[in-house]
Formats: sequence, structure tokens, C-alpha cells
Amino acid sequence: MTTADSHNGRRLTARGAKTRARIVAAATDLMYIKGVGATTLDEVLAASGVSKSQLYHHFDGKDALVRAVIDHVGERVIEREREALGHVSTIRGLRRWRDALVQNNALRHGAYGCALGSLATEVSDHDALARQALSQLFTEWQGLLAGVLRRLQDSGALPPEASTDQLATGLMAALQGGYMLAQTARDVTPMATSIDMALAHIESLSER
Amino acid sequence: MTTADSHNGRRLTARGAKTRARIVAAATDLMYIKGVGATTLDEVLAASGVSKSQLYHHFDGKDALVRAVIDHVGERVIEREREALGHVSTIRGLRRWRDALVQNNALRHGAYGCALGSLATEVSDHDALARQALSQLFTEWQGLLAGVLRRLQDSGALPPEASTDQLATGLMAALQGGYMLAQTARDVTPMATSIDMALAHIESLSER
DNA sequence: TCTGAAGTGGACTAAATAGTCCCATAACAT
DNA sequence: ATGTTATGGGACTATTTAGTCCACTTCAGA
Repeated sequence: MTTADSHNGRRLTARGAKTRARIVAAATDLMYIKGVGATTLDEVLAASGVSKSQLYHHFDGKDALVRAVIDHVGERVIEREREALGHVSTIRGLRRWRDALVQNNALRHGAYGCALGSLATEVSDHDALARQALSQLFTEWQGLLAGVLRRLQDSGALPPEASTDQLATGLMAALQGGYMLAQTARDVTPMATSIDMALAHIESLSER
Repeated sequence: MTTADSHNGRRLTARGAKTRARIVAAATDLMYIKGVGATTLDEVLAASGVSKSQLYHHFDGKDALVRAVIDHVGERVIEREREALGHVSTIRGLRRWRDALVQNNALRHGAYGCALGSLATEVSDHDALARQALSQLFTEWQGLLAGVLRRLQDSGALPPEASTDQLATGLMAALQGGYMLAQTARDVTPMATSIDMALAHIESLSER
């Protein structure tokens, strides 16, 4: 939302907003499938059925478009995860969350990886603003996981001395690393295995 | 080694081998820093001080060069890890291995991530051969970790019913996910945290 | 309803980029 | 020695790509 409009404070009619949204949607799909670097503006134009002047009317250039894509993907992922994790308070709930992610990724045999993670690795070293936005999104996502862990703690399913933040970091790393290994192997098994190991660790903390 | 020479079976003089190596070395550095997609052949030429005909003499094109880079990076990483892990047989040894990786990554504040992992995410979905090579390299790397875990098992530091292969997968995912989070945050802390969690889990298996 | 700003289309440009080609020189085998 | 093959330099081309420009249309408020 912050970097949403390139020409800050400009008026934006409903028609304009629609065009802008179509551009972002097309760019999001293309960049997920082909990668950011391999996606050209002409392809985005063709896919969204919009002319070049429109693109430069709404965005300062490719970098700005990429940032808009990051915002868009980020919103979607965070909303999805908020719905999936917002009310989870048991280990079983976490396992169901794991199942959903793994099954979803299995549909593509692991290809393309995590929508947010792929953007992050490709963009982080080239665009400081984009990197910051992505970093914040990961923090938010991790916060949702930490919330689940705190609720586990409250219900006694996790000892009070466990650091929920560190466990959330470890769980997120297992998830992202799992995505990456699955993408490279074209097989979701390593992703399932790595999340399972993280969950087993969390579970084991209350059995000692 | 397999995809090493583009024009298979051609003679290769010492001079030619040197030129080829210079091209690969320059391409490796550039692609690590700038990314594969953002690295142009002209840049590789300039950095290696070689003319275009040489590049096309030794490689069929950019894809072939990328595969040579993967082979080169893979060899380096595997050799490094073989030296670091080949004789490790204690949890303490694993922790020292962790320290070395974290400290090394801290020098860049996490930037660029894992040499192999970055290549994997960027190339896996576009070049099937490259993906396979990377997948094999990850398997080899994981095998080294599994070897350590088997030695732990032999010495009684890990129960015999533990699946060393699955634990190695989880450890590798924690490492790669940690690299990614560190790269996005420009801070190695999450990498350290995630590997620590994986190691803590491994350690905890013998204390129950 | 009038006016200025937002929205739109698409041709155009300049630069970059992958890949080709040709000719020259060095190395090697016999 | 000599023919053959590897190595080398670098100009050249066709295409792609980001980005510009301008004429035209639609919209919203005074």
C-alpha cells in the first residue's frame, strides 16, 4: 500500500484503478512463472491488454512495477496466512496448515517455489526498497506463526521458557528452505520433511 | 565435469583450458553478485578479458555457460563441505561447521545468499539440465551431512531409530532457508537461529 | 456545460544484447 | 617442414527492451 501509487497524491478514477490493477495482476503472474528478470514490460503489456503509456502513467518504471507486485503478492500471502493461522492454537492445527501448503505446492511439483521467497531471492540484492518491503512481509508472516506458538504456550502445549520468536524464525526457515529444495528436486517431499522436523522439534519441547 | 566441454571430444590445449577457466571464473563471480539473468555476456567478456569468439568457441551459448558455472560452483562448495564435514563425528563438530558458515555469511551481512541456493532458485524453472545438476549437488551435500549423522549414531550420540537422511534434509532446509531470510533481512541472525534450532532438535533426540 | 486533469493508444527512439562471421595467429601431429 | 586444428580478435547484425512523446478521449467538479 505504501509504494502503491507512483505519482503520489494523484487523482485516480475507478477506470484508472482498474487498469492499474490489471497491470499488476498480469505482472504478478508473469514474474512468478518466468522470474522478475526474465519478464519484460512488453510481455506485461500483452498479457494485460494495456498500452505502454498506461504502464508508464501508473508506474515510474520496471522497478516501481516490481515493488507494486511485491505489495500485491505480500497482501495476498499475508491474508491467506492470517486466515490459515489466525485462530490456530494446537499442534494439530499447525499440522493442518502444513498439509495445506504442501498439497498446494504438490500441484506444481514444487515448481516456482514460494511466491514471496522467489521474489525475495531475486530482488533483495538489487533494490533496497523492495528488499525492505519483503523483509517486513516476512516479519509479519513470522509474527503470525509466533502468535500460534504463544497460544500453544498459553494452553500449556509449549513450555513458558521457549522463545516463540526464535521458534517462529526456525519454522519459517524450514518452510522456505523446504520450498527451495522442492523446487530444485521437483518433488515436494523435502519440503514436507523439513517442516515436519521443525514441528517435531516444537512438539518435543513439551515432552522432556 | 559432465557438461564441462561444449564441443564434446574436441582437443583442448593448455592455453585453451586457461581461457575457458578464466571465462567461467569471471561468469561465476558476476552471476553470484548480479544474478544469472542480470549478467550479460559482454560483462563476462570484459571481466575476463576475452573476446566474444572465444566464449562461443568454448560454450554453445549463455545456457551452456550457466551450466559450466553451476559445475564450477558445485565443485567448490562440495569440496569445501567435504573438508568441513568429512571427519566430523560430534555435535560440537557440527556446531563449529555452523559457526564457520554463519561467520562467512556475516562478512557480507547475508547478501547474495548461498552460492548454490541462489543459482538454484533462479535457474531451476528455466533450464531442466541445470536443475538436475543442482539437484544432484544438493543431494551430494546432504549426503555429507547424513554421513556426519550416521557417525553420531555409531557413537551413540544419536539413537539408532533416527532417520539420518530425513534429519539431513531438515538440516539442509534450515540452512538454505536461513540463508534466504538472512539475505532478505541483511542480517545473519535468522540464519544462525534456524540452524541452531535444527541442531537443537538433533541433539535432543538422544536426551529423551 | 465547460475546463482542466486523468486516462488511453500506439508509434518512435536509443541502447543493449545474444549470436554470427571472417580472417589472423599459435600449437600440434606426423 | 607442413598441413591441420585450436585459439584469438573484433566488427557486424538482427532483435529485444526500456523508456519517450504526442495526439486523442473520458471523467469529475465548479
